[in-house]
Amino acid sequence: MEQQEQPGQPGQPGRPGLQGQGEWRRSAWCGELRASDAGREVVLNGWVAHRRDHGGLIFIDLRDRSGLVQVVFNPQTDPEAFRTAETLRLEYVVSVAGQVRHRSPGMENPKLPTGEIEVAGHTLTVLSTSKTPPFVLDRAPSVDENLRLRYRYLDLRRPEMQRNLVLRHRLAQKTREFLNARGFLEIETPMLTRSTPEGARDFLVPSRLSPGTFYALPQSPQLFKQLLMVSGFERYYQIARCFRDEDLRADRQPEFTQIDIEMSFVEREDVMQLGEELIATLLGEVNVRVELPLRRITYGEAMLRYGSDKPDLRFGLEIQDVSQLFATSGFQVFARAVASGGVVRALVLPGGSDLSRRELDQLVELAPRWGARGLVWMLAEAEELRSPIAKYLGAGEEAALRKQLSVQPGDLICLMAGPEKETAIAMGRLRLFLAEKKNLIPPGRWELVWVVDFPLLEWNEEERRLEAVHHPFTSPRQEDVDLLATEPLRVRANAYDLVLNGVELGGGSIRNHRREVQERVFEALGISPEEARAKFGFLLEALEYGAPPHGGIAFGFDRLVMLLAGEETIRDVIAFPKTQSGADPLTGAPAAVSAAQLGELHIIPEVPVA
RNA sequence: GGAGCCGUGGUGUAGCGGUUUAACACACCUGCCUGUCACGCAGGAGAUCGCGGGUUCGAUUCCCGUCGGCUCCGCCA
Repeated sequence: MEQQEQPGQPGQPGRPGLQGQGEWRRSAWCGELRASDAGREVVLNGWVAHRRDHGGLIFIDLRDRSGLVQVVFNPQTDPEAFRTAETLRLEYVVSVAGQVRHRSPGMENPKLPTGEIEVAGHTLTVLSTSKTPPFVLDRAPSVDENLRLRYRYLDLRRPEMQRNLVLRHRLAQKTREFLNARGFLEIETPMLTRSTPEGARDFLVPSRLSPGTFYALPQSPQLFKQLLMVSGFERYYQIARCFRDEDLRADRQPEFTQIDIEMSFVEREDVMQLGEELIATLLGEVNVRVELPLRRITYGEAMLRYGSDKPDLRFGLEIQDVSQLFATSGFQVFARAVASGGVVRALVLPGGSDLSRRELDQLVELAPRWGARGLVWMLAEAEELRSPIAKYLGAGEEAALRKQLSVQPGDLICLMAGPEKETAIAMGRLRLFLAEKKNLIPPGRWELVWVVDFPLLEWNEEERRLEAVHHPFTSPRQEDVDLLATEPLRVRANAYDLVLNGVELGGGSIRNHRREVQERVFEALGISPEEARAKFGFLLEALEYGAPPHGGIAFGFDRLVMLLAGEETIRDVIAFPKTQSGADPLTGAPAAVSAAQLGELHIIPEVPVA
């Protein structure tokens, strides 16, 4: 790979390139030729993207990873090359030797960066032919995604996909550059590790050497990076592959990548500062400028005002609490909700009275799907509030509501009542729904926010126990430690999430580096010392051998690339992603294996195998 | 585990409140064309309408099931 030119380094002298027939080695990149290259003799390598055969003149758009350039073949000047050009088809791989020249006036193509010039092809070598592609590469975005994945190597030839993966590469390199400059060490951790309880479902790998036992693929390098802190590496990072066997979504794949960071002798502020500087640097790669420090919002405030722990701050539509106002209301549904410890929440859609009756009914219909008990709407007119529940409200109540919510005539008010958390979440979903429906999200906005002061623990109704909101190694805030035994749900975590445009980009925490605090957390979680030892014994033990205070953060790399690439699914920024059912149409994974293979692994199949 | 949407030549779609030669565009093949750039013109080939079952004289069309894809809920420490 010695003397070939690299994209991004125009002007490098390539090999001479034209010495004798059969010389096909590249001396220039298609997409980088400009008017200033006119007169140059070049050798191009690439794929036939388009061909326009005029009978007496053939145009080829030649594509390599740098872009497109037009090549012309003229039978008068280069009869042999012309005859070969007649045989070209889409996606043939060719080498062209020719001369760069200005196009005649009026013949320039302003749509192409290379549109001022073209290459007069003198010598043409077909390096590889191609079957007719199963889809037209130009139109791939509208092609069935299953087909794109089955022929992913063709899909990836498209400039959009190349651009995405180039961006991904640049962001990864920028991340390394940023962290290297700050004294971080890139250290790999095992992919074959031990299954630990809590968290997502593990992918398991059977052990051949120890019948009946299994490795697990890591859900994250969490425990290892903490051990590396105990080891004294002080600053670690890894662009780490993680595995979680849960159902897929547009932004969730069973294997994904995170930027994983851990630091010793730091407090919350240190990690947050580093984290936001990193993200600001990466956003800078796509020319998005971010003002630091980033704003912060507490978990409680986020849930109240936005109904989400990952609030989208690109638009307003804030939720307001009107519980007090309805505590003594004539509308019994709301009054009872408040009396039983619940809340009433309101959201004002300015000018929302233009919604049709049908659209209002749709809101009411959707509310239960968002987890609400119901939804009440009110249309603000000049004098009164028009609403199905208007007759239950006193005039004073109406006035108070209008005043507290600063309602203007023509506004729509939406109300929900019920237990605090589910009402908040339902209002949050309503908020997003209305924002999308009314196009309230301005394009080109980048709203980053830290969410802090998460509760350390939450109640899992299904399992009838407390569980960690982040993970069991997150430390409680110092001032809340004593609440662990008495009011565990009020304990705030030393944790922080970074949210971009309503997408959770990453999160982290300061860990428990003292065994006794860790044990108190386990106690609150209802994990006995024996159980803790059995499951996390190696970490607890490590904490007894001089563990420094430490903490870290991890960012979802795929999601970050997706947002910066302007894509709507992380599949478009992953070279070989899986479908929603976890399959790879290209390789056919997952697939059956032979009985012999299973036998070696001491596995008895429940279903017949090949 | 659940809900919704989709499945018609290679690709993207149309069609059908039951009987048609299943239409259009792109791609493909042949011919013509020296300035196109999603080239153009003329002609051609190409579809058991995802699969299975049901209703019917007759199903691509209606019904049920199933498979696959996508979106979402649950799930994702």
